[in-house]
Amino acid sequence: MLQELNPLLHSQLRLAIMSILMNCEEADFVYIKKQTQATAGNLSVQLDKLSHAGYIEVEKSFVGKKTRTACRITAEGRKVFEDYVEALKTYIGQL
Amino acid sequence: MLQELNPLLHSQLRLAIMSILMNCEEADFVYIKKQTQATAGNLSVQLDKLSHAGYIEVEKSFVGKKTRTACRITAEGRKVFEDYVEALKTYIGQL
DNA sequence: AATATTTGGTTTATAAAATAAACCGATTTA
DNA sequence: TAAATCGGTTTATTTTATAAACCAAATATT
Repeated sequence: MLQELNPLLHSQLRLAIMSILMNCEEADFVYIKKQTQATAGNLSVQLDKLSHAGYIEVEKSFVGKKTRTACRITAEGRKVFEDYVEALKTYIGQL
Repeated sequence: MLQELNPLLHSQLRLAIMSILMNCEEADFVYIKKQTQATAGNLSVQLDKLSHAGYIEVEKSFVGKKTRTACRITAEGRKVFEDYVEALKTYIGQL
């Protein structure tokens, strides 16, 4: 009946990150920070969790002299996000 | 863009409780426990939180010699649940 | 040129939340 | 009569989320 909600996705900030990455090729730290209004520390921690889980890929590079942290969702990330949405439907039904 | 997710609802167990109560007149402790697979302690704590927030009403009574804890969702509970669902849609698109 | 300030983060400490374990009184059951 | 079960609550522990402190490099200010 009620399905499990992947606890790694069931967090406002991580869900926001995943939601953003579901809808674009890639997004960098600064952009995600602005969109989510998260503090840098919190964002850094949550990006780590998602990347260690294999749900996103994080790529650090330089643009001119500045560092840039780009994030992309992985195939597995896409799948677990979709699974999460399906699971959620068991809670919020046909509303 | 991304809306806040009411933190009192954004918890698997509390969401499950609310989901159950959205779909029936009332449900008692034992029934909710069975449906959610929660431990009694955890359920007790989460029911308290929801009732202190005014999202549910909890009524203790006796059936024969046994206690019975019945729960019902309140009008406010219904509203915040619906708001929560709307907010969720900003993360997961249209359900 | 030296000094602030900002940028783009990470690491660590703290607050809050979820969960489990221990407990309790009443009721059955053996 | 003792032991187990029912229907919970309270308290302790673990986990999680969040913020605060920090850092190196770059840029702006005096």
